[in-house]
Amino acid sequence: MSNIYDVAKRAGVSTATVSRVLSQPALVTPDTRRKVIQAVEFLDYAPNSAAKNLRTLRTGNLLVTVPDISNPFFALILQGIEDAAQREGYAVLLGDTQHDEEREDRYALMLKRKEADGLIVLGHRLPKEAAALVRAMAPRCAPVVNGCEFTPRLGIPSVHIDNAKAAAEAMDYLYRLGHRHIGIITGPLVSPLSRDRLRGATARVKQQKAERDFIVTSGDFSIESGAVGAERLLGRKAPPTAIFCFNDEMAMGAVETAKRRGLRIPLDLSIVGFDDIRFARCIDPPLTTVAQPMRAIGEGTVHLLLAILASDAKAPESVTLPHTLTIRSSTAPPRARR
Amino acid sequence: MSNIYDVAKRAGVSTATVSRVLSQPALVTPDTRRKVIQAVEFLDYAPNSAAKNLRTLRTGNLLVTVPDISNPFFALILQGIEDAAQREGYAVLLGDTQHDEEREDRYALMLKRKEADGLIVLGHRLPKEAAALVRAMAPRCAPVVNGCEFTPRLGIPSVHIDNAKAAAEAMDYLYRLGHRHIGIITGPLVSPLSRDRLRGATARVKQQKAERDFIVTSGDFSIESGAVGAERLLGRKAPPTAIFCFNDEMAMGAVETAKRRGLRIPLDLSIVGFDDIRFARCIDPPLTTVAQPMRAIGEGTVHLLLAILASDAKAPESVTLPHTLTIRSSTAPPRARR
DNA sequence: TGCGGTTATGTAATCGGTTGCAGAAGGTAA
DNA sequence: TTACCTTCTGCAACCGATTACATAACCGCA
Repeated sequence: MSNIYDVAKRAGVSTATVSRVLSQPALVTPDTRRKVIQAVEFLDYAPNSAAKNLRTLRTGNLLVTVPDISNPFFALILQGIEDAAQREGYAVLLGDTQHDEEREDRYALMLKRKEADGLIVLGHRLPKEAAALVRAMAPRCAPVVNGCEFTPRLGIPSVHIDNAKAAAEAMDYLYRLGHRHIGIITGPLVSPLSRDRLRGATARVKQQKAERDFIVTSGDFSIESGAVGAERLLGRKAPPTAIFCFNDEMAMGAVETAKRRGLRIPLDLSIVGFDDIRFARCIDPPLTTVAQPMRAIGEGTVHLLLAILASDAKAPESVTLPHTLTIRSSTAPPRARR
Repeated sequence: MSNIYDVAKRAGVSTATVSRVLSQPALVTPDTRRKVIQAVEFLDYAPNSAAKNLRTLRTGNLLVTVPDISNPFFALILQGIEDAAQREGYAVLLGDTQHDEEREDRYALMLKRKEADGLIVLGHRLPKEAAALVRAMAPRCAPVVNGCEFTPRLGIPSVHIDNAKAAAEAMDYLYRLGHRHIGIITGPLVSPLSRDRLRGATARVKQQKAERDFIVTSGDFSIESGAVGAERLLGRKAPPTAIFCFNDEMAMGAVETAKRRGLRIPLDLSIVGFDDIRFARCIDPPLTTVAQPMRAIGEGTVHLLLAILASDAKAPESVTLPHTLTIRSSTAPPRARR
């Protein structure tokens, strides 16, 4: 491969001029510019990015840590991130943490080694190194943002929906249908996102004075854990007539369990999911769910991060995006009101 | 941030020694090593990767271009890639091309700028720059590999299943069930993967002497295109009793169409998918499909690529991984044999 | 005591760009 | 013609690591 010296020699100019032609062409005479461009093309030259990064102290990379890319919810957010990043001239370094704290930490180290200019965290934990960075840069804002989770105490801005409100709306919808016995399958309660949803749902339950007919169990967002959770709920003496799952995959698991137990959906049991992944409408019956704007969340995190990188100002505000309760056919009034 | 000079000064040694402590500790006296490590910890030092990359002429990054991450099939392959890469000490640069040739080219440029040590292409096209690199390095092997598609004429190794054989097996299964009128919804026929499957299926049709009862239509791997394709097939005077879709999402679309038309699956219509994505068993009825080892394909591409990077030898052999026809409940004998 | 051999450390060149500063060239006005 | 300004280009320092080579220190043995 040829380098900038080869190009300079061939064009009969200095490396400085070559560099300018490539990054600030307006500073160079059209004549010189042409000579340089010819040399560049002849030699098939492309500037070495390591050298550029070293000199400019930036990389043009954004590091994204995601708990699990094979989860369609995260995949769509990631797609939004990738798309926005690429539009803004950045590349995406992908870290699939598989919910493993050690891996999260390992990826965050890449920030310290300057392999990326900023970090987008999609999980609920802030890795050690990232937290250290946030502390070290305070009161200035570290190039770290979060997607999905809203956790003011981490001190980093985020893009998310109003999880409490969304959950409350879903509950409200079930109550309006006439349900009273409602079960919930939450995600892992270590994540603020799940806690927010549970808080929103619980508030609505209290308002309805239905605490005694409200059952909560936890899953891990997998289809299997949804199936198991539904088993727990439906095996009770007084089983719920509706189950609200904190993501669509657990809802699919719940549907599976319900069918295996001979329950008809939505006749005998209503099920509500969360996220509205692409497959929510493909299951039978099509799933009622709370839709999140996944791509927009992803794009939002990129813009937040770039805003931080562009200015030395204070942290930009977190962004709350709208959700939509999407009603399909997995919900109906309970069969026998009590 | 502190650099290697700060560390050297604080430890009272030269930068060479610091560098050695960090990368070849055995060369350094335990005493000196301790001093250096203390300084590193005190200063919270991490080596700048741009500088390292510049000097060593490698980056530790693998670039992966994928046509669409929100497709669970690719997401799983990507997960396999990410996992293997990270185990081997590499990071993944993600390029979602959205099937756009221009974007593919743009990402391939990153190779030329040395932003990554190698490229894993998951689509069926070899971007211009990558092709140029392959040509330029011949007869040595360029650090470019392919996943899923097997295209000997591109001259790069790949990891894939035997698509022709897999499709033949699926057809065979339908014929054995007693079907004779069979429709196929292929993926885009520009991709060798689809052509291989079609070739395998067609061979089996000929063997069965059922050419006259065989209908082919094309989709683009989306749910919608599956629905549309099924509409075309089922709208015919003599509609097929079984439809074989070249991926699971189109199969889901086909199921949707069939149901809308009042057909019972598998009683009135059998449907076979391809890939066995996570949601194949969640639809109603659970989908019979050809399972691909997605994670293993991803891991395989990484190992192939690292083999090329490690040796100056000739290209390693392509790898064919096993598939499995996974029979669930979307297939059954046709209702009325003719 | 002196010599060859081994091991630990330092010196300085190097990777390939970018950019502040200086100087040259050309233009305009007095 | 001279003074001054603007525009274009080149020089060379710099970013922060790695590593070939030189040197110093230490060992054992004759």
